Amino acid sequence: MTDDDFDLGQFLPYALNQAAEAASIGFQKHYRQRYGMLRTEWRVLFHLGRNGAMTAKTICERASLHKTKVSRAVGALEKKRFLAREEQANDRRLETLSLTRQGQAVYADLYKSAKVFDAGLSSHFSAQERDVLNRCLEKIAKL
Amino acid sequence: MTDDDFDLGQFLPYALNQAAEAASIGFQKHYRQRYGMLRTEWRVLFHLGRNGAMTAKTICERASLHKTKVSRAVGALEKKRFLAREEQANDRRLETLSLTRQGQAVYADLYKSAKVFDAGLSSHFSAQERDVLNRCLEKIAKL
DNA sequence: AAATATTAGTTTGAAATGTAACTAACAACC
DNA sequence: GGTTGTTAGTTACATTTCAAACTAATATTT
Repeated sequence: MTDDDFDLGQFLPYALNQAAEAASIGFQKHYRQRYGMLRTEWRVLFHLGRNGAMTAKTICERASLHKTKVSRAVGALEKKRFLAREEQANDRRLETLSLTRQGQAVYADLYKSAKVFDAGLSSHFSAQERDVLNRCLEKIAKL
Repeated sequence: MTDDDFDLGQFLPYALNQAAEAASIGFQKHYRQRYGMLRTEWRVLFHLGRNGAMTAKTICERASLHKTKVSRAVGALEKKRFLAREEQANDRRLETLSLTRQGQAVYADLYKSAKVFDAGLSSHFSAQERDVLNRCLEKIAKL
């Protein structure tokens, strides 16, 4: 990038943000309209739906989310009866979180939507582009 | 993506968000620590610094930002004396926004940081990857 | 030219987020 | 076994954002 062609649109933090925003908004309506969920709630639901029961701590680590965010999302999902907590006997600070039957149904539904949505996005790219995109994004996320 | 390998990390809205967040946080300290600016303020500053004087409306369009966000960012930048408004004589609803000398200096400084930061990110990728990334992000942002 | 509709931008109140302090349980040390 | 330190998770407050209502200026319609 030379001095003359610096373009906000090519500046990675900016370009990533614009793309992330656009993609998020597109998917948002699925979990927001249908279930009144927030982005963090959706993420927590997905982690539990995908990987089974785990503690809030583990979700924090896997999703790179701050514990207050997870705490609030868990509270909201519990209120919606999508998730249940169970205190662990050996360490009472820990709670095992798992989806209720209803939560699992919601997960299954959103999971399907996610796949369709992702396929829709992917259809604009070649397999190779898609591959590069995935690898790059993953790398950046880990910086 | 088959049923069995659905991975949140490969789901585009999610992956984009994680990457965008990581990249944003990295660059944030430049404008936040040094100048106490918010992301929207930085964007407005860049648009003005890059393209010269324009109205808030134009910034909204070019940056895909809602007018309330721009309004507040403009207010904040004005308070910091980085930007000045001038009412247009022919249509008094419109204000021409432009950077003050100080604002230009800040822009020049952040511009340099942006280039260095971007180069740092880019160094992890081949020219070809970088190219694919740019095109994909741009395409997604326009969906 | 009076009435209505648009447009640029601001303000306001509600929802969401981030940061830091807090509580409760466990661990380690003396 | 009491003091100190950590850890999991929640609460509280301040900041940020979002959506909708609002103001002031211009455009349009009759």
